[in-house]
Amino acid sequence: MTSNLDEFDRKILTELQRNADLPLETLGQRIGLSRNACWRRIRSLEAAGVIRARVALLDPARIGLPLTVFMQIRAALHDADWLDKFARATRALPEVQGVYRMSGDLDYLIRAQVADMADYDRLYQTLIARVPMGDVSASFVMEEIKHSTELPLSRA
Amino acid sequence: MTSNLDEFDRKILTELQRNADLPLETLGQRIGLSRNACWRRIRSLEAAGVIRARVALLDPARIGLPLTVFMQIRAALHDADWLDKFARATRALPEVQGVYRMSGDLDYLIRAQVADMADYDRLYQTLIARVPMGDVSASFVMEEIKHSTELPLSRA
DNA sequence: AGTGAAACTCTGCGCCT
DNA sequence: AGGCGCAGAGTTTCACT
Repeated sequence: MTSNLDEFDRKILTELQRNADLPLETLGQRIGLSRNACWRRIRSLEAAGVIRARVALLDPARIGLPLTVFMQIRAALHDADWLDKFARATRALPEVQGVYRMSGDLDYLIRAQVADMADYDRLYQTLIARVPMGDVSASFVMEEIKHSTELPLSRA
Repeated sequence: MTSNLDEFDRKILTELQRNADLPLETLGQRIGLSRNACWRRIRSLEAAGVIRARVALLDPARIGLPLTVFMQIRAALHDADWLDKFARATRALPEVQGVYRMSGDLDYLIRAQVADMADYDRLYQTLIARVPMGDVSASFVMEEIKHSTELPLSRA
């Protein structure tokens, strides 16, 4: 499912991951291609699904969600129905940024953005009310050393 | 540090988090404001740092990085100098998406996007070569149930 | 504060190399 | 394939409410 990207595609994607508002003219000059060539490449990268979306990234602290929490969850039951329920429940919770099924087949990891401890507790209560949980433990982020949506495009 | 956002700001941010390419005209109609009012609000939200950036989100699998790995790290030493070294090293590694200092003051969590196990091992080797690590354990993501950059704006 | 219109920039697509 | 250019869309500024 890996698309074949050449040097130009990689340069375009590198720039667009940093700033999606870059005018085609500027982008073209920066990577050594005409606006038009850039435009056509971007179109096909979007069509191929390499570029999934262009979005605005917000500062969690400035919208009242300064606390990042990771929850480690052990499934109550190990069947497809439980996973489906769990997936639906977490997808429906907007403060949940990521949900991952980890190696081991029984452990799940959730990353969520909340206002404070009380807000975390609300999230926790909501979650356990909707899906039976085997075991839940939470770790709170004291300091965000790095956080990026930029992916490297050296090889590909 | 929380900005005061009204109903309109919240609607604008909700839309822009989903699609930053939305024309001002459409955005205005959708939330019940003129293009111009929207534009000025967006400008001040950017100036206030609420909107941090507008970026293109890529599909990791399509650029050859289908494997997500979480690394749990215990610091070798517990001092400011070690943390500084660790922060610099991880920030310089482009496959590292997030680095978090967790409650407990000795544990760090890294999220990285790699090509495969061999690629992970390269990352691991690079990291331990640059910073002395107390203990490192890795968990691999088998299934990404949810992954979003969208933050909720109900209260704020 | 928000609105409307005008000026300007950028993009999207055709055509040519 | 890449580059040029125009028509239309989108953005920014201005004057007014």
